[in-house]
This record gives sequence, C-alpha cells and structure tokens, in this order.
Amino acid sequence: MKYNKNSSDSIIAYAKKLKDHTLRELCIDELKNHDYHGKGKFGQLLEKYYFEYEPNSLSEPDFPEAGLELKSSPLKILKNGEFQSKERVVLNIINFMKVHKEDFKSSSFYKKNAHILFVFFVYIKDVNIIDYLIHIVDDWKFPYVDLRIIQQDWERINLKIKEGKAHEISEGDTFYLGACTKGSTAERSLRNQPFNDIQAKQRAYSLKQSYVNHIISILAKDKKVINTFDADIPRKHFPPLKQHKAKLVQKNYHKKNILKTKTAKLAKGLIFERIIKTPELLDKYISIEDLIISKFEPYYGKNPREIESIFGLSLNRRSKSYYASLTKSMLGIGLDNKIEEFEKADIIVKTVRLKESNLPKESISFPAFKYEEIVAQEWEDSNFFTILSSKFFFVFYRFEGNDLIFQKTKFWNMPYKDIEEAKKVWLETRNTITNGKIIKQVLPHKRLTYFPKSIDNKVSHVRPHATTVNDCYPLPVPDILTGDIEYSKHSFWLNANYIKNEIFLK
DNA sequence: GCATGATCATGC
DNA sequence: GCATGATCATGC
Repeated sequence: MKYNKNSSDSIIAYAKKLKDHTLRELCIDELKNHDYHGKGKFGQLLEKYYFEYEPNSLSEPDFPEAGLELKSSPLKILKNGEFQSKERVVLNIINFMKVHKEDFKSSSFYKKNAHILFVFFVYIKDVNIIDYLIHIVDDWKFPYVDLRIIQQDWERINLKIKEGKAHEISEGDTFYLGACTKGSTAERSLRNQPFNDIQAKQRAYSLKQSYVNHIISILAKDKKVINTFDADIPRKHFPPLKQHKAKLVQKNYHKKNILKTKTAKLAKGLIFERIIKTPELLDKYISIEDLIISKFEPYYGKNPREIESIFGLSLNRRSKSYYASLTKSMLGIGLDNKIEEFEKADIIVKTVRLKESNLPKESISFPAFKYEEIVAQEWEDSNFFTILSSKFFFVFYRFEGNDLIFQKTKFWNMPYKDIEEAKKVWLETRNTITNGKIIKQVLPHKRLTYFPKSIDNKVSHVRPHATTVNDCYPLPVPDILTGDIEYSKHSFWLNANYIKNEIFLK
C-alpha cells in the first residue's frame, strides 16, 4: 500500500499527488490500452488503480478505518473561464425501508459522508476518462451551520417517507441535501416504501449542484488553485486517434486559462454574505425557513419607498434589480453581495405584485426554451422540470388602491401532483413543435398558436418571451401553415390564477 | 377585467 | 448582443 489506510491524513496526502495529473500518467501500465467512457467509470478506476482497492457498495465509508469517503466529480469550464460543478454529487442510496428508523447523527448518511475526500476533474466531452485532468483534491467536512441545515433537509426527507409520500419527494423539498433519482430507467428503479403501497423511484442523497459549487469555491480559494494550466499538458497523454481533438482541447485549455485569470481579477468584488450571521440564531427558530421569514416581518404593511427609506436607500424604481435590492436589504445583505444560503440551495426568488383581488398583475415567466432542444428531451431532463423541482422564495406585494404594500414572503416548492400537471403542458408543447403545427392563424398584428393556454391547464401555459416577433429560435420542423423555419422565442409561464390560489392563499 | 400576444429595460 | 425579469397592449 502506498498509504496508511488507517490514517485519513495519509490517505489525503496520497490523494493530493493526483492534482494536476491524469489517471493515464499515474496508473499507466494497467490502463494505457483502454478507452474508457461512461458515467461513474472515473470513480471506479480511481479506486481500483490508484487507491488499489476493489470498488464496493457497502454502507461504510470507502476507507472505513479512517472514516473517509472518496467522491470524484466532474467540473465544467464556463464561458468566462470559471470552474463549476458539472452536476450534483450523488451520495448513498436512500433505503426507504430502513432510514425512517434512523436518527441523523447515527444515520447511514452521516456515517458515510461526514468526512469526504473530493477529487474534482475537468470533464471534456468524448475524451477518454483516463485523460481527464484532476484539478482539485481536498477533504471536506461540513461547516456547523451547513450541517444543521443538512440535518433539517435529511429530516424533511425522512418525514415524507414516514408520511407514506416517498413517491412525492422533490428536490425542492430541501436546501442543500437533495434526494435525487437514481437508476437506469424510472420503471426499473421502483422501490417499496414502508407506509404506502405505491412504489417510489429509487433515490439517493445528493449535494445539490449549487452547494457543490460552493464547496469548489472554498477548496479552490484555500489552496490558491488558480494556475492549474500553467504547465503544458503533454500531448502524449491523449490517445493517438484523438490527437486532433486533443490539440483543440489543449488550445482551449490555455485560452480558457487566460480568460480565467482575467475574470478572477474582475470577480474579486463578488461576495457571498450569510443571512445566518451566527449559529445561535438557528436555535431560536423551528426551521431555517422560519428564521429567514422572520427577517421580513418588521416590514410587512410598508410600501417599497418606505422600505427604501428605512435603509437610507434611493434606488432606481425601474431597475430590474429594484425588488431584489429591497429583498437583500431586509435580509441584511449588502446590495452588491449574493445571498449565500439562497445561492447554495439554488433557490429561485420571485417578486409578485398582486392586485386587490389577490390575482397577480402578471403571470411568472421562465427563460425562453429552444425548440430544437425541447423536441430532443425527455421530461425529467428538461429545463422546465428542473425549474419546477426547485425551491422558490416568493416576495408578495399587494395593491391597496394605488399604494403597493409589502404583504408576505413564502418558501414554496411545487407539489408532486402539480408538477405532473405541468408535465402535460410540456408534453403538449413538445408535440406541437414536433408536428410542425404551431401557428393556427396569422392576423395583421399577431399570430395565434396551438401552444397550451392558461385556460387549458391549472398550472402553466406557453407565451411569447422575446424582444420582438423577429427575435427567434430555429424550428426543428418547419411550420405547416406558414413554412417558417424559425419562430419567435416562447417560454413556460406559471398561471396568475395558480399563483393566487396555490401559492399566495395557501 | 382577463387572457394572450408582444415588447421593454437592464445588466452582464 | 442577448438573456432575463418585468411589463405593456389589445380584443373579447
């Protein structure tokens, strides 16, 4: 053994030798003649050829004597050169039949994942897994406040199981710790649950992608991992057949690296600020939601101008960030800073202005979808499903006469049944595009479409979401009526009535 | 007064 | 220049 399996320090030190290298360089004899692809393969190769133990699926950590769990995970490079997690980090599978009897501190989750050794590598499509460059290697223990929130998340997942609702679990139920589906196909991965005959999709605990990004930013900062690509990546590390591609990849690495150094300088002002300034605050409230909502209570009944003046602000009311600024002020967050808890939990903040009838003045829009993308996707891979699976934070203002009054705030995530309703809208939209039957009638100043309308579905509808009618995305199939090969951008919207009845009034 | 098509305004 | 959150405009 090249390390002492009883000592986490020894394992971590050995692991750190991976940094700035590829598996091909470090395990060359065993691996060099293979072309490896596929999800999860990197982790298996790492365990078998670098740490030299056989991959297992025990409930213990990967290094049981040291209490250390090994997790490898891909990074992607953003256009601005920053590194981000490519996906969530999937942890142990949730055993519905057993976990409801556990408590957090002695749970299988905590036993396995209290101390994690992360190996982050740079993912590039179609490149042999053993040529991925390992970028960040470090161990991770959850900070106290995060752990408290994760415990609350864990208990919330457990509550759903105890209520016989394992089949209704959603990513939006929780903040940092998610319960993501796991298994090749949905049908094949159904599992029994203890308090309901309905089978539930197999799920695993996972760290949400945004939380993983937070981990990455901390590990990268502590270790000053900035110039990973200073050293040339030797061409021999890429298999001959892929040499052309490898050249491109190398070129890209350097380009990105330069970009990254530039943006790193520019991005220095970006600060994440916590709502929870001291851990003791957590003990005063039942949940983190209650704690956060309590911050807003002093301002209920006031209008935006009054709230501004309380904080000595004078904001541009037309600015897109106007309500976001008010929200930050009430949370005690600097206007230039990001709300750490919201960023880490990928919470979607929406400000809604209601009429006196409690009906929102406007429905809520989401980003425009790409016609070519949507026809190639399945529901559970779609952006719309991801959005609707998120946790939302609503800030409600309500008109009383001409005065706009701050009414209330609310954490919310869409109930399982309503996500199923929204799925119908998505499927119908996809069909409409696939069949090329989008435009119903062309009128002088507008076009009528076959897209789902708000009267067709309780939850959602499709509407234009473009700068002008000429602001288009290409169509995968030309429209039958007009022959158009592109069409103005559209997006999914939440119905105003749904917001009123299912979010504001509930 | 609402539903739906269309567009604005800002910031990156 | 475009993505995004927000808002306008018209006809029934």
